[in-house]
Amino acid sequence: MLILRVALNSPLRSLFDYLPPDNYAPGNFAPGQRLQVPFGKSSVRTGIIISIADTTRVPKNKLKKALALLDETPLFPTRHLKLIEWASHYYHHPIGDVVFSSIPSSLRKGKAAEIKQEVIWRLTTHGKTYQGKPYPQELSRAKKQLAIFQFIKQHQDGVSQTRIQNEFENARTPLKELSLKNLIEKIVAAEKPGETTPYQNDNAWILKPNKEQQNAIDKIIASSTAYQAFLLNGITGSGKTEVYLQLIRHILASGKQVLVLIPEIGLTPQFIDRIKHRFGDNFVALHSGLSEAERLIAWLKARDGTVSVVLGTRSAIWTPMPKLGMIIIDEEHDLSYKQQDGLRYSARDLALIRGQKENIPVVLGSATPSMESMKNARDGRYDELLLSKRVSNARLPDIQIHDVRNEKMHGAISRYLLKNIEQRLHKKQQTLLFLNRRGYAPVIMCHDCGFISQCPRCNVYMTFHKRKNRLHCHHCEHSERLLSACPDCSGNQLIDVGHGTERLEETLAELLPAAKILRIDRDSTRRKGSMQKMLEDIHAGDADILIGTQMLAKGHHFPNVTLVGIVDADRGLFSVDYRASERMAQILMQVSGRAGRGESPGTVIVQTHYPEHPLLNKLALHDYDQFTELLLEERQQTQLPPFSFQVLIRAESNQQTVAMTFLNIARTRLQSLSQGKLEIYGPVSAPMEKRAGRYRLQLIIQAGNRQTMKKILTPWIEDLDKLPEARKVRWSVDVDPQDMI
DNA sequence: AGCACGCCGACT
DNA sequence: GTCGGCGTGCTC
Repeated sequence: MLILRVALNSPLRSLFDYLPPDNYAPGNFAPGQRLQVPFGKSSVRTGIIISIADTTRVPKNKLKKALALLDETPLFPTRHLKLIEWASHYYHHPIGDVVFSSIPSSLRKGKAAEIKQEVIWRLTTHGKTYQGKPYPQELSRAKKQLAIFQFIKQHQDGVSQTRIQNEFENARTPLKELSLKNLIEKIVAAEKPGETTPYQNDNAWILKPNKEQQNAIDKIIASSTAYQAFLLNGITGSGKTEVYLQLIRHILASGKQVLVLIPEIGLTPQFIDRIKHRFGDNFVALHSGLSEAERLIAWLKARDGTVSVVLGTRSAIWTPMPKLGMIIIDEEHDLSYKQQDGLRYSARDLALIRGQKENIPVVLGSATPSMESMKNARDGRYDELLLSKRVSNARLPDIQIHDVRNEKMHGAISRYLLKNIEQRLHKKQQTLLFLNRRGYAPVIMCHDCGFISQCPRCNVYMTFHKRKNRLHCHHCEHSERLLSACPDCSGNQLIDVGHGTERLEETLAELLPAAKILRIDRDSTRRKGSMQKMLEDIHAGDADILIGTQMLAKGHHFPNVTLVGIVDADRGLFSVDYRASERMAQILMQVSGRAGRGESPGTVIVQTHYPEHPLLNKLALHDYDQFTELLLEERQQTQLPPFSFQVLIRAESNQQTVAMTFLNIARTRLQSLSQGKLEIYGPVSAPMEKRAGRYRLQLIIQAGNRQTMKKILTPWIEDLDKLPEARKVRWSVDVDPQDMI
């Protein structure tokens, strides 16, 4: 008996067994093909064959017959399906959801996996000779038809439907009408799928690499026939892109494909144009701006090997590529590689797994690598390649750690920083102010001595809940009353750390009424194109002070900015999120590498209550490696990632007790399963306690060993799925969470 | 997730 | 008398 084991486009964890549809030989089926199947009460769904078996545990009367086979050949090779299965297991996410979210949505809906042939319209013989009076009579009252008819008439060989639709809005109906009147007809252009544009071995566009770049290129190329991870650790401006381009050229010359991942913000039209210029038709970009049809075409071209270079953001990691020879991940530390809903995967981590499975090199590039990657390099799992010289020889800016203790503050701005801003105003230079808004509940700090209340049980800072006037630990259940005086120095200036960008903008507008202030954050750039407009304003000099969140740090160069202010370094150093200091450092390094011209590199002023903080001082010396050493030591002592592994279970409900009940049951079950091998924290409310009217709670699970954790969690999560309490909440699993929000 | 079944409230 | 509220259970 031939049984097809099928994953469905649904959040169900199990596979479903079907009998093959009529009129097929057993040899017609293979994993990776899509099927149409009846499911539940009369509904028809798209499924995908995961495996083929000859027995089933499903009783005969329940076993149904699939309706139709949608793909003659599988959507992707078994090797690619293995990556999908791996992700499903690793992230504890239903296989159907993984496989269907990894393919273009038109394929999800069951559409054919082929490049739609272009429809060309031309005049019929009748159309060509047609002379109505008044011309053309039948169309005298149909303005649009007439216009389209005349447009087509101008092109002897016919025009593509795409072109017509670009020219005229809603061209479909008029075209149909004209065709019914036998004035025009469509012909289907014979496209040649599977034809590869030969790679042009053109050296002209390659710059001559310097010694370090050449060394990196040579090393990577030397082991380009097997899996090896490389960490290309190069300061801003050291020419990582040029290294990538040379590597791509090399891999392409050996007839293979390259997958390049870049962060969301980096995939701007300008960047795509630059790559396009170098690789022409041999390249596709996968990004959110594509239409469904375009996305499918790009996906198919990559899958069929008709293009050699695929450039994309996070989701491009799922593109099947038959001749993949290398994966490059630019700015590997970037958070946009982690999906924050549904299947919470990390494209960077998947790239490494994919590299292992395909036995090809993976290149991770960054000026400020993540602690995970730095540890991997230190442990010898990655080969670290340094680029320490700036191509342009530009000087790095001066980073000043400014002590704001006891200084008079104008809101979040110290007198010293304000004075510096005023100086730039006079010189008609721009100032960039950074405010790290991450972390929603503020921390309480003593303005006199810098004391911050810490949880006695965990190594985290407690958050202040204004309503209850209490400090809460978000790691365990500990909470305490906020006293009116500092427990350390008895000072009574307890302040909540944290100003929003909006409040900062308000303060500055009052202090410097003549200055043109531009605020760039998620709120002010929500409208489409407004970011672009703001960037243009900045470059045109239509702004004196730029206030921004990390959005501004990525990928933009501001030559007229000569002063950067890190308004709130303490927020980065003492956040509820232990990763905040890593992020603050990354932003600091990025901006200091980007602001300023060659001649006047500029100044970075870092405001802090902790001027002696060792992490800050390493950064002031532009020493990210030393910073890493210190931070990794800290993480090791506290047994936080990357020295341990975390999984987060989140639950949301509009009744807090419902979410709490679910997580409590979950915890109890896990405790009996784990027998002390896992550490379980919670349930506690998430840092952002309430979102969209729903209470959010979470359970943090930590272990020193990934294998142990996975072994215990897999049956546990399957169990949770069956709990009646689970149906009453929205819950999700986040493996290797990147933030606790 | 869908979808249907099923048992209690305000209405053509 | 019925339309419809969303609780619960199942889907090969």
